Amino acid sequence: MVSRAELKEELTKAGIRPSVQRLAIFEYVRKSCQHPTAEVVYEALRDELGSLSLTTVYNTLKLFVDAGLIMMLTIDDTYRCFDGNCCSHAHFLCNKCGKIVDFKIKKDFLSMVEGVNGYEVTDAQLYLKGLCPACLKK
Amino acid sequence: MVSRAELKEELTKAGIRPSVQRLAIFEYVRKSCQHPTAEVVYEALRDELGSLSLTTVYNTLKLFVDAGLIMMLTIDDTYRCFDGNCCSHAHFLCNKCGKIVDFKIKKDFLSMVEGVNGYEVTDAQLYLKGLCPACLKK
DNA sequence: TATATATTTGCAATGATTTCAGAAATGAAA
DNA sequence: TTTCATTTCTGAAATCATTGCAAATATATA
Repeated sequence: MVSRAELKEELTKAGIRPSVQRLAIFEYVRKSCQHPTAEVVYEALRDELGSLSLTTVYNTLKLFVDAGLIMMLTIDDTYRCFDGNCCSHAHFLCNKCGKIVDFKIKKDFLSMVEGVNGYEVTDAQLYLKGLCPACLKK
Repeated sequence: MVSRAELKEELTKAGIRPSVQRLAIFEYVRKSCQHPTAEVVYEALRDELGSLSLTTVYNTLKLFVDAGLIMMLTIDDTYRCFDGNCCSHAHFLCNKCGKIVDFKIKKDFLSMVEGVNGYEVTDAQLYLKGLCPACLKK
């Protein structure tokens, strides 16, 4: 598990001043396995922080995404969610329970795409949808 | 090129009555290589059809997506666009010019995802972002 | 401490998408 | 063809995640 101090340093290294709100939001997204939305982050931290603005959450998350510290997912049509794990991996959304699951993905999966030579790919997202094992049983 | 009659039959087979508006929208999305938004479809067809409501475009596109006749893309954060090609393929979004390009993708690309056994994958989207060759030159 | 700069806040505005209720078109039966 | 029921279309209003903005607060530097 990563310590607060390490997270703090990571922000500083990225040129982002580690304010109380930023550090809390960063920690939450990094440690969550739930791919939270801005709203979820807000609800989770407003009490802990005493006061927190939803605007701050949006701004801060955008700041982190631009700095490459976290990822923004658009796998769900209706809202955006965030992922603290920046290593390239696939996302699976269960159409029934709505849970998002991570999967490791082989490094050379871009070799599966034909004709992408000549293009500079800086970001790749593989979104899978369907039913998870738990929902399949029902 | 697919004829209007064939498109009409495809709608009927899917249990969708081929009204004038539906057929026009279906034809437009199927024949377009531009991955249009609902707004673009609306602007393109309103004159041709004499009258057309943006609501109809939204409803109809949703109808087609639910029937599996077209695909909805969320590669761009700010709006949704539609793709008449339902064969599995990758999408590349140029961060500079905003153009979306299609790429063929090998059938067994799911083999690149580790641990997805036990999950029923009904839909897969591979979104790539970066710079296209034309924008790289500048 | 004073001053400047960076950050947070809350509310209002934005804009794509959806809802809804009525109008128009369509199809079937008489 | 006319009537009636059903489906489809329409336009305005509502929704809701996200953003803009200006004031308030916190932090760093002198």
